[in-house]
Amino acid sequence: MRVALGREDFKALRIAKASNVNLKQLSQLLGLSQTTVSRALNGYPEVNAETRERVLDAVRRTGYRPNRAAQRLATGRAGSIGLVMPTAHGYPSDVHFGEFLAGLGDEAVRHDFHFVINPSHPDDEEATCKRLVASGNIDALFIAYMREKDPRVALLKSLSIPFIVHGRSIGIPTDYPYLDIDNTAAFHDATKLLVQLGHRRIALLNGPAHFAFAIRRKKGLEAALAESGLRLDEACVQHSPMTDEHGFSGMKRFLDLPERPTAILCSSTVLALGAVRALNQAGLKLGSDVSLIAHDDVLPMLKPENFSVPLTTTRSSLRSAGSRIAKRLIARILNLETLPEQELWTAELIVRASTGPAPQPAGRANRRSPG
Amino acid sequence: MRVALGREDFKALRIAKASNVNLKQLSQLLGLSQTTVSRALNGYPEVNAETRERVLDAVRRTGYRPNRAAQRLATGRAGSIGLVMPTAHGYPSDVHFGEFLAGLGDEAVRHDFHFVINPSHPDDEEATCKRLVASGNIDALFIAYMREKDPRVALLKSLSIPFIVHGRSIGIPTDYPYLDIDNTAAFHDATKLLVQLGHRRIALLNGPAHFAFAIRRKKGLEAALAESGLRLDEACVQHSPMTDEHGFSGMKRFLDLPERPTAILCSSTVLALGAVRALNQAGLKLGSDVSLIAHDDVLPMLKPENFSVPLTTTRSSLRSAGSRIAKRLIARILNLETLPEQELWTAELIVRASTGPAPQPAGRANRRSPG
DNA sequence: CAAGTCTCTCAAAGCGCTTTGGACGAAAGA
DNA sequence: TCTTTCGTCCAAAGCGCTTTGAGAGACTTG
Repeated sequence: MRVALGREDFKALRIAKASNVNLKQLSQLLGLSQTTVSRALNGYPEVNAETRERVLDAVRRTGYRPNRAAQRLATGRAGSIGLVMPTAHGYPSDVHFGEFLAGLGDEAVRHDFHFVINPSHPDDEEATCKRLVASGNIDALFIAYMREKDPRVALLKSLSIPFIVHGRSIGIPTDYPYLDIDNTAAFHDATKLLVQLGHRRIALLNGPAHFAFAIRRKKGLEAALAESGLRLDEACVQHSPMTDEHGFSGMKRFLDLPERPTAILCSSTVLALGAVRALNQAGLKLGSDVSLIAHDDVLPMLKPENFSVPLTTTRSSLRSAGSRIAKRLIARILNLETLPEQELWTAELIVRASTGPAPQPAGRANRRSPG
Repeated sequence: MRVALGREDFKALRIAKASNVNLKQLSQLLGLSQTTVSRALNGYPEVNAETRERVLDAVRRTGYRPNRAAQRLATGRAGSIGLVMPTAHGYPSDVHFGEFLAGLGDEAVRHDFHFVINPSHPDDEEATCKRLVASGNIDALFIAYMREKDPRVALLKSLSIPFIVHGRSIGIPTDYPYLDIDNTAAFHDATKLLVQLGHRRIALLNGPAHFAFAIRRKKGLEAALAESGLRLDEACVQHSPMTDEHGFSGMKRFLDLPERPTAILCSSTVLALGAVRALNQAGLKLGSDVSLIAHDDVLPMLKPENFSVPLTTTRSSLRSAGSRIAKRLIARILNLETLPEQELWTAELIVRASTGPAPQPAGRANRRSPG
């Protein structure tokens, strides 16, 4: 029975508007059952198109918003995703984490999803994951900072909870859902550019050696060198947290080497910051005396184009990654269209002023040294 | 009727352990009503001490954890706190935000509280707050990045939702709950130290001018100068986002001034990063040619003691602030002991190597210039 | 000794939603 | 014409917790 809204109803409507309507009131207002209204809202097929329109219209007018707690209880879905945030003292990932989170949040808020943020010592992440899942109030988990043969992957599989990995482990089958950038290719291409510019001795300021991304980046560098018959000198490699200070000291060490590298690869613009500082201090000119390519996570606080000499970078937005991961995670939870399980993004190689031809060894202009 | 646990019960117990016990099962196991068990767990007085002990023991053995969604529904409390994260493109607060969030999360996870993180353009924060509150699934809100006469305070008051402000506005009554550090005092004391060291011309690399903290820091500087009969030259002040790049360019500008300042106050170690770079580039020695004091939020990625010349700082941990705010917010929601509504923390002035006596004007050693 | 007080416990009524298992006509097939 | 099948809709049973209102004993009190 369909009835036009009378004066009484409008009064109810106004009250409802003030004090948050619930499903019952809404259905009474419409002269429908809660079932039908609920179905209309959740896109079930067994409801008349016209009825659905009426419902949607009433929702707009009353400002009805389903109570998330009730939904969660009824569906058994927690409506929130877990986040393990590695934050030991001195742990350098905060900058990157904040940016990533912004992306996650952007997407999550659109679906009314919440976060359970669990800070944890990096060495304790496994236990934290377990605890988080056991708590029962997340229905998906996100993990990052993958290491070689990372035990968390197996753990999460065994816990049978939807999860997505940012990055990829190494040395275990990659049959889990991930989003990663092609670090190998990125650093391979960057190296190739440097080699094309005549650089023969290239150094690497990398992240901590136990992280998969760091391993891959080094591999990319080595592969590209090998293609030109060159080898990576281990003295030209530094693994360290990606802070300004490590960038500075690392670069300084490189410059003190008997055979000084002519080009540097940096795993982060934060590292590059320190590296450039060391370069300036040594009186070397970026882009001519020394070339540098950094990986750019697109941190708003540190733009490569704003460096005194704009930096050539391999770019991939951390924030977009966060947003994408949230989208996939939520789709997974809601059983919507199945998005691809595994994604490998390509970083863009953007050339700016920090790269240039290798300086010619004095007195031997334009000739390659023999042997 | 109190019954010892029989074989059947232990079987039930084992099953329960595997598949998450609920209150009903737990109460059956104990031969008590759900009411009593619930009360025992929530610390109500009308339950026998011995009974409570029995309940607690069973909880330990079964690993019972109340279903948060059900609790939320029954109590009407959302069990989560809202976070408006300002993240416009180029907005520089990420570093600080991440660190702060770690503190928040630390405390929140202890009480099973969730977050609703709502990224928002800084200029749109008011609307975002409104939307967040209206969504009905937060029961407290946290806001930061206070501006002069910030309209959000009045807004939140009118929305009658518990909230805490990180920082304090200026120009409106401070009768709302906040946690702030005494920025005026911090920069006053820092300035005083510099003046005692003989510095007469002091510059300020500050955060954006519309932020209350920036206004207060400038005020502190001016007050301390005034006490010694000195004035702040507006040419020696820069308001800008707190990025490395702005630190660099700002310092460069200062150094180009006809009357160059002998000391610099920095609102962030990130600014100091760029400032120090400019100093090095100009061939000036930090701590002797120029003194510098930075405010240190205790970011793990950027420690003042690790700078090539360790930085004198005014220190106050952002992370502790986050943790404290979460604690107060949660106490507020749960109506626990009433923690103080307003807190003003004092920043510590920690002297390291970046401060030293003012360089003597050439040819007039140890004498003050007349007039 | 009846009446009042405590102390401890319980049954049952929600909280606001989803979802199961029909019900009731109307259209379609036998 | 009588069954089937749809297409729409509904009543009611949860989801797992908190909380109200009361009851059964045990203990005081007048």
